[in-house]
Amino acid sequence: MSRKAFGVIMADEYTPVDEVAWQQKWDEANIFDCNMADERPKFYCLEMYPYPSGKMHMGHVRNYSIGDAVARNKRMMGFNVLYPIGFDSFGMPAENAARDEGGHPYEITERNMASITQQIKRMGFSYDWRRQVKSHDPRYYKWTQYFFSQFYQKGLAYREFAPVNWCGQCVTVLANEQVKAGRCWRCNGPVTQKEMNQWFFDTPQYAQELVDGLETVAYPENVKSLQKDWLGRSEGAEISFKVNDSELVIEVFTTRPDTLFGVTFVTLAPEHPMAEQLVQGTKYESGWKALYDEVSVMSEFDRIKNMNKKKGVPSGRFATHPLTGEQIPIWIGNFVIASYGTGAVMAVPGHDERDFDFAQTFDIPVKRVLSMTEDADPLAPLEAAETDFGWMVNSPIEGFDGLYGEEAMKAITDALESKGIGKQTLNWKIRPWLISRQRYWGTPIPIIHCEDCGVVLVPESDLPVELPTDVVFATGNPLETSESFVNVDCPTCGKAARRETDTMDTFVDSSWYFMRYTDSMNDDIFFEPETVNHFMNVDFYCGGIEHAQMHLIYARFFTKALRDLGLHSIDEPFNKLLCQGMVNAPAPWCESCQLTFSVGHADSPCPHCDGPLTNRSAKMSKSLGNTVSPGLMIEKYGADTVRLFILFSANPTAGMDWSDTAIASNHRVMIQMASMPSRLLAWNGSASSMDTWMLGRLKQRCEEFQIAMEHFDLRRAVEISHYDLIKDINWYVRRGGENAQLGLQIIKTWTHLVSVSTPHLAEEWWQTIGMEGLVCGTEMEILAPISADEQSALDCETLLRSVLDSARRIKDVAERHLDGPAQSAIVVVSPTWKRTMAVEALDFIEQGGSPKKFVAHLSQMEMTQGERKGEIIGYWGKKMLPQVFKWDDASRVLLRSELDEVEALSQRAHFIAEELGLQSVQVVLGESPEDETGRAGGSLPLAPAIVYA
RNA sequence: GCCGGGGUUCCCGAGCGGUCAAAGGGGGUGGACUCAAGAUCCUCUGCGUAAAGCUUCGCAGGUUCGAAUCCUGCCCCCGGCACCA
Repeated sequence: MSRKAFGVIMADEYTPVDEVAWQQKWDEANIFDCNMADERPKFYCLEMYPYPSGKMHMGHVRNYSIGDAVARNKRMMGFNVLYPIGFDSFGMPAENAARDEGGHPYEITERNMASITQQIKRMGFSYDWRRQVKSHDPRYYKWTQYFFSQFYQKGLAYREFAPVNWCGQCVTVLANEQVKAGRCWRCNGPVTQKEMNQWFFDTPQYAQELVDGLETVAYPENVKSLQKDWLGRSEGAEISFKVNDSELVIEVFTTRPDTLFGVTFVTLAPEHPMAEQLVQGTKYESGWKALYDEVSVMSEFDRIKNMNKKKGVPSGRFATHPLTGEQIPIWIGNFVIASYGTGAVMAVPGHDERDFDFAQTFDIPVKRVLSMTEDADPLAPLEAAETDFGWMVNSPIEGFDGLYGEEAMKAITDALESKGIGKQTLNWKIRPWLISRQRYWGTPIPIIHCEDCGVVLVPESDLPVELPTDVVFATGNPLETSESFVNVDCPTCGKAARRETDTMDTFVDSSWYFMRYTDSMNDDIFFEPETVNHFMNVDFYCGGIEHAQMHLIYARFFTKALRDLGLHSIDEPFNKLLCQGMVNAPAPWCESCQLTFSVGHADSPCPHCDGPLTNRSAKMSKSLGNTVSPGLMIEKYGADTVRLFILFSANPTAGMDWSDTAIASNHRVMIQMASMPSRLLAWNGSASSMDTWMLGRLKQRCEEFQIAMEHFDLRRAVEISHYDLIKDINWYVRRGGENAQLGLQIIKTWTHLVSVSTPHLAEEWWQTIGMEGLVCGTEMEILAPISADEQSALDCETLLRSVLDSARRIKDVAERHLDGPAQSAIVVVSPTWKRTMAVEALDFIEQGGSPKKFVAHLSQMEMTQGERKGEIIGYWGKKMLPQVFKWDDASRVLLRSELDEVEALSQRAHFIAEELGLQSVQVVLGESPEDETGRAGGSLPLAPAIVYA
């Protein structure tokens, strides 16, 4: 039996579709190549730049299955789709592996890339592989270096001796964003502070634009809020406090200038340069030194954690209050962070909890300068800091008392500005991006240090500065071990000089790869402005939430910075961002300990409490051992089944639970799907009235499919293509349809829908029905809009189905009353006046009439002029009024249409009888002479009463 | 504490003023087919009843002819930020 013989394949057998063969055909036909010259509208679909670990995991599979479905749909809908892939191939894992196991990061990386590439290709994703980008390719990092040079010349990249985060395990520094809860984001090792000469990008320069830009892009709300938190905009004032007996001035930043009169001390961070100056040679110096030594070696995390223990030392010096001239003691405190604001705060214990704590500890006076209610006693003592906005009281200067909130703050800043001792300012939490890494496997920073000329840029013509191979991976920065790399002549003066040995953070590489993709085969330039402007921005960007702050802030910063260098004209790199949900799988769980254990503990008692373990869904992870290998699943079920399962089991943004039974059941769907072409092509009947319905239904499904795709509701799209259409076809057949010609038309259109999520199967279908070429390279023929006839057929069948539904619902009960099986039924269509009333009421309300006032209108109508007036008006209030609003738009159209319910149902009476297992079904108009049931009362338009006998 | 997202019928999950007792899936039920199993198809899955009515969408109120959906207050869960001046 041939491998292509469908229908008799058992569930546990390998999928019959030869997926690899189709992948080869796609490859040979170059159908996924995307070219600038293509005149169709562009669509840029992108997934986050992957790190090339050796194996593809389920998270990758999910990410790419989503992206691929979006790309394939757009391609089929006539877009010129740019859908590239590449590898974020610099980074520490390869270097650590080289250090620990021998070998060279280059070889390790290339080997991993080859292996993961093969696995990705086996899934059949529709990438334009020609455009592949690799961070560690000198053809790529040459331009990364070029951009660094440009930034340097513009002052956007600079070198500074500063305290930085140091990860001892990774033997390198980290950016602020890369420190998570005081630990390294990559290795989770402890992070300490160290002062070093380091390279920075001046990200705060773009802070405002990075906040504003969030309003123009379609990111999930949580990502926007994460980014805003990270950028940390705060408005306030900078105020100068002159230090007594010196020329020194302490600048403080405050968000609450309205509390200025409540300042009873000023506090400096221990690292504040002025702190040492103030105490030098005094009896206070040792106190400061002790605090400094304690605090400066702490990681920022530990430090913030310990801030609740207020520590501080007096400096022995005083400053002058800028408005009142009062003498204010200067303290040095552990709770002030040197790098935030100005590294100094004005302390207002009356209206700030932290300052209140400190004042209590050191017995510093507390002053009330705000009242929380307008007419409160201004002299009421403060039991605790009152931090809300309030009305200014006790102001030593005229004109401030009684001012509130914004107004109060403005009055103070105005007063300061007029005296030149303060100004309104904006402060940001985001700090410059530290890009230096003391590691080998990254883009070398193109700088030469010359004794005479200082810091010198490597001339553009000498780029790229390539990584040397003669390095030793032991401890420290391997680049320093390469004589050939380090020793270089100064490009300016020619004297012997030293190369910079720091390399760049790999997040620099991933900050512009999406622009390189647009022109990645071009080695003359990073990208042609015209090309990048054509393809950017990214229309659909899919990846994990873990990049919500780092990558997504850096990439946005880079895009704006390159734009300002005149290299392109794009403001925001990513228009639509979708963060895919986690992939979970069951893991042992102890209810009483609330702990998850690795799968090794399955079937044994809880290691902590000895209680029984149950299963619970948890993120797939190596440590829990609950991972599922994509490779094995592809081997067992094929790539199409894996894709179908992944797309169908959850919406892209929702968490997804892995289930062995569910993937098996999806595989059965695939097997059933495989037989569809032969099933439909085997029809040998002629045209029938159901054909009109089927064609209308097909058109409806295509529309629904596109709506779902537009909303990235891939679950719904797959449901339409792989579940609903089967049900529709079953209905068509059940109603007697078997038109061979229509069968071909259905399958032709359907193949396109199927190709979005299960492309290999779609090719198989395309071939089976004798179509030319590859369906994945063929635009979908858009069907004509639904015709009036088709609509009416859809409507009649909808009516039929709803009648059948309610008939089935009451059949059991009816049979109980009949004391035996029902033999026949009479369908009593609602009397004409009900439909007239319904339409009249709909018109009335749609024209803005109040439902309450319809009774008056109804009383004027002809139908209420007879003896049934009371009954009819009663019917309106009790039955029709609630129903009027329940009809959807389609039903409203139907009510006003020519549809004759009696006729439509009479034509289908035989089918109804068959479905209900009855000998006969009669359809009558309620209250007409033929209606002997007396049961028309329960009927409604589009919902006849059914009387069993 | 602040910001963002949530709490829906046995479970997962859609809905976000009337088509809502509430899609779809899972699980369960009954039936068709079959020697049987699998697969497939159909029915039912809040109580109730010849279609009524009643209760239900975290809790309590409110707006409306009508609320799962809108407003107010409260409780709980998840994520982020946080002695940030």
